Amino acid sequence: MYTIGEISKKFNLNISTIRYYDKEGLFPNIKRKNGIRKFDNSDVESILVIECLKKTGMKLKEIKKFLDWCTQGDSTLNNRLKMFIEQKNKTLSQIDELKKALNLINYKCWYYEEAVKRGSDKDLKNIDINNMPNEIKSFYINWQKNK
Amino acid sequence: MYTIGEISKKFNLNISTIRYYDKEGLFPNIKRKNGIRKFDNSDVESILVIECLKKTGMKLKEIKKFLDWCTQGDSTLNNRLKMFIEQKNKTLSQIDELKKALNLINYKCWYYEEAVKRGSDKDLKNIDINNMPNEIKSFYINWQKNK
DNA sequence: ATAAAACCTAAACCTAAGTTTAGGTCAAGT
DNA sequence: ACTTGACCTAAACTTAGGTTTAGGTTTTAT
Repeated sequence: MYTIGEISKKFNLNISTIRYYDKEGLFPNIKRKNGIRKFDNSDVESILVIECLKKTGMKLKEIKKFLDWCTQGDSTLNNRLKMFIEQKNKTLSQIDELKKALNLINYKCWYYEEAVKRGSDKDLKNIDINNMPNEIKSFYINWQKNK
Repeated sequence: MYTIGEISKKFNLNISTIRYYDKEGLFPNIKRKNGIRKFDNSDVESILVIECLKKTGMKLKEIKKFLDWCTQGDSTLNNRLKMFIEQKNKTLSQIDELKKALNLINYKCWYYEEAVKRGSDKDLKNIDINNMPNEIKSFYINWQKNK
């Protein structure tokens, strides 16, 4: 059993954030002693799940829905499975989007490294694509199509 | 030269969002004719960059800083390079975090598929880890360490 | 027994990134 | 010339996810 201060340190979360999560219903079965919260293993498990799902862009309301389903027993197993399959797909496409964004960023890194070397990017704007490294070149050709 | 309505369709952005970006200074050199915005190729380029960097979690203020540097000429080349190198690292760690989150999600998918098959997750809570698929098993062992 | 540290609530406040509303102006087709 | 659709601004409103503040308990250490 942990106090809110211990949890705060353990997971490096602001105390007010933990209280806010509680207010939003993210610890459906948390215990109290004289009004003071006592976090047990299942509450710690909730925090780990919250932290993880938040990273994938899941809203606190959705996460609460899952945690509530967990306390409601076997009748909600299908809902829970469906939720995780959806979140898996969302996360896969996020990774994909980030990789695409990374291509632009890598291009810009190459561009500004060259520009800094030359002291200017004037000549770089009309550079022959055959003077670009291969990955940069193929990104550049694709990028031009958006316009 | 495009109107705001054309840009809105082309990039599937709400018109108010584009006006908001303009208000925030994200089209530093946009032209107007009788008060009406005319988007040229460089404004289109800005939109592509904005969309891309936003996905990596960059704030509009940071993006504006970059766009402003672009209009200020060669003296800001170093700043721009530094910004993209930082953003590259941030994006790489975001991808990493998402992959970690995906491990939990894959575990949960496995867990609830099993549970749905069995009609209950009671027995699953004490399952022998040797009955888990290998990837699931290695995630599970690691996950237990957080507690 | 008492002071300090850690806990509590309710409510106000904050920020980013928009969206909505109200009241107007401009441009294109008939 | 006139109507309609597309454009304009300023300002209020919205949402999520907190953070801060003010005023009050509880626990812990001396």
